[in-house]
Amino acid sequence: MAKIKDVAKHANVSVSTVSYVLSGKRPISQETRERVYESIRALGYQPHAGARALASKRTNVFALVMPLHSGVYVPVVMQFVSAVVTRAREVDHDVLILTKDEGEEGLHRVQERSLADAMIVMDVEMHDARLPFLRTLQTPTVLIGFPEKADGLICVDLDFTAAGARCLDHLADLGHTCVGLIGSPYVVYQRETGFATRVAEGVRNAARRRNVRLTTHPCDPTPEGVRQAVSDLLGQQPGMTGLIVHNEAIIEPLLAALRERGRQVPQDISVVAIGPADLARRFDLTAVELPTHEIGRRAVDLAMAQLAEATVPPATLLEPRLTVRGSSQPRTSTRLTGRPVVGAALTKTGPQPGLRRR
Amino acid sequence: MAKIKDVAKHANVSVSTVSYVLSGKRPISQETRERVYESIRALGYQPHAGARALASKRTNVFALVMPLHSGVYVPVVMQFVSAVVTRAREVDHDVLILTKDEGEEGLHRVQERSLADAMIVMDVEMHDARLPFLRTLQTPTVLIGFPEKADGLICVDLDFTAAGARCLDHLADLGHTCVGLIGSPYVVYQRETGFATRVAEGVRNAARRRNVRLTTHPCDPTPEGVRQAVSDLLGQQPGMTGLIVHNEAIIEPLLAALRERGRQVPQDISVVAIGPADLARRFDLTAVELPTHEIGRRAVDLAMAQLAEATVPPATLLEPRLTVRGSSQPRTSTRLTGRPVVGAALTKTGPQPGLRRR
DNA sequence: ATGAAAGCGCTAACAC
DNA sequence: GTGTTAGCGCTTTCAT
Repeated sequence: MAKIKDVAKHANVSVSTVSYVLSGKRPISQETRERVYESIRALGYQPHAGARALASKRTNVFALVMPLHSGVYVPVVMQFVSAVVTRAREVDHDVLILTKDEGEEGLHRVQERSLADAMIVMDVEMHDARLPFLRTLQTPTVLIGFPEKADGLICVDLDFTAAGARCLDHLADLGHTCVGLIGSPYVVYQRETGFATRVAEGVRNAARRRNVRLTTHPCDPTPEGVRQAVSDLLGQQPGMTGLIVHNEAIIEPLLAALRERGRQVPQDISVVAIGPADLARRFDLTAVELPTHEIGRRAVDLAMAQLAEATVPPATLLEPRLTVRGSSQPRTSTRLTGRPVVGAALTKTGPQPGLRRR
Repeated sequence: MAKIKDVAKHANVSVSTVSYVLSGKRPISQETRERVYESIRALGYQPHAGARALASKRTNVFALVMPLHSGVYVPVVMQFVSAVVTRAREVDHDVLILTKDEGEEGLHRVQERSLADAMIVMDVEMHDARLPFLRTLQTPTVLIGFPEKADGLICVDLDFTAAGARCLDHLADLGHTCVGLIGSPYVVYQRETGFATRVAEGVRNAARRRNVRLTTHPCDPTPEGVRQAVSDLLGQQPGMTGLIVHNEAIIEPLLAALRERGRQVPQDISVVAIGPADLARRFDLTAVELPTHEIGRRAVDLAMAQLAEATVPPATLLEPRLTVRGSSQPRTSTRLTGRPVVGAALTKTGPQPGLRRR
């Protein structure tokens, strides 16, 4: 394995020159720089990570805490991981993973052993037990998610409150006046995961503002849970013509359950989702998409900014973007019951050529 | 941050003594050892990872290459990750993640920068393009999966060939003589992912041996794909009474499709799955379970063994274990058609109290 | 059973 | 614009 000394010899310069060529921390003449790069390539040189960390106090590694417990929707977690790793590599960093259940100890170890330059913590809950500890960390930290009290912490997330409002506004704009919200499993609310609570809040406020009748239901990710939720919603509000779904795991069974109950989407009922883009696309759903890639990227950038001593905004709330697809349409004329209205509307709004599908 | 020098001072010993207490590489008197541990705790000392790596040539880090491309069933990937991380922590190692699409470059970087002591590579394909490169790696490496030619490589996986055979034997033992195999999406076979090919092979051989009529179908993870596969299978073999499913993503729609076609499980058709335990349990399926936890654990242990200079077996094939649940039963008396046989059989084999369900 | 001290391979003063 | 060299915090000879 080539060392910096070998490169220096090969390029006929000193080791510091090689080091400075690599770090760019002092001007090097075009000529020597090229010569050095040439030698680096020739020898396949890569700096020893440990030595570098020891000398520079930088590991070029991020620690990423990921949740593994049930209740989280795994594909989304993976999207975050993927986004963080990808961005990290773009800025020449690697990613060390910790599982959430290592708890504070994992974070502590990473800090004390200088295993990473910064931490990125996923799945932060409203009243996360780790918050006090996170505030005491010396290592720069970025939270993906938003606790109730975020003071002293750097957070990034989709603005779920705005997302909820955006969904309801979309339906209200289309003339819907009676809307249901199907949310996360009950346990998620109990854990007070930020996004679930916030979406509900955003939807509720918007409903009040827009004078829309609203009913809300948590929903377990099982066929029974879905049927239950649909029954409840339609039972309480037979005239409901709009539905907001914030639960990735139940999109498919939900659509099936509606079909079973004789409600066609979007003719009888308009559906708006909050979730990952691929799901929304697959089911042709109007949706506020969870920008996992953007969030992961921002998290890395916020970490880098802290490492660069820049002043970083404590809160980064990404504005929701709603993409209109085939699952929502203006409210049709019927009023009192759910009897399907067929005909023109159906023809007009069925799957059309040119619609994006996965 | 406390350093080894601080600990030494605090315990009134030399730094080398502290180091040896930690590594156990030379005998230390009970007394001083306790004193040193006391100081370590008092100061919250943790050795600096970089310094340690530099001096000892050990990072206490594993690199884990994970796939992110479509076609892999994400929850299973996560189970592997979880298993590897958990086991790694048990032997005081951390895990650095690389994505598969970093390719050889990522592995090369990890090796040259001395970022990790060993690599664990998931999702290895039959004719994986990385194989030649993997063979040249100096860093100890363990593959999760099994390429066609595994010489010079350390691999661990479920014995998928045996698993396929085990499933068919189970059905044959129950008297089924006409069986279908629903496998992975077509693209997976094209990629020649090891497990897909091997299961098919194992099932095919066993069918020949047991004199069972067999038809095989790849299956895309879409409702249409499933319906297509079921139609094909039942169409080609109307008397089919057994089904082997090796495709996590389609279990649910498959069961639904069978129901739609009027085939009850297990009365009309016995279903055996190969897949993660939680899925099998959720649908009460007789199954050969994918021992993700065990595989991840073994991968780590194989890596550790290599680091300890032990001679390790090049191939570790985990024996399939079949768990019988409610989805399979002896073939009933009917012969020619799929007309359901109800009555005694139904009562006897429907969900019973005491059946494990998720 | 314990200490002293020579590196490990790099970065970043400090020189010029 | 480039070179020299003192550390960074450990591990591990070599001594005793």
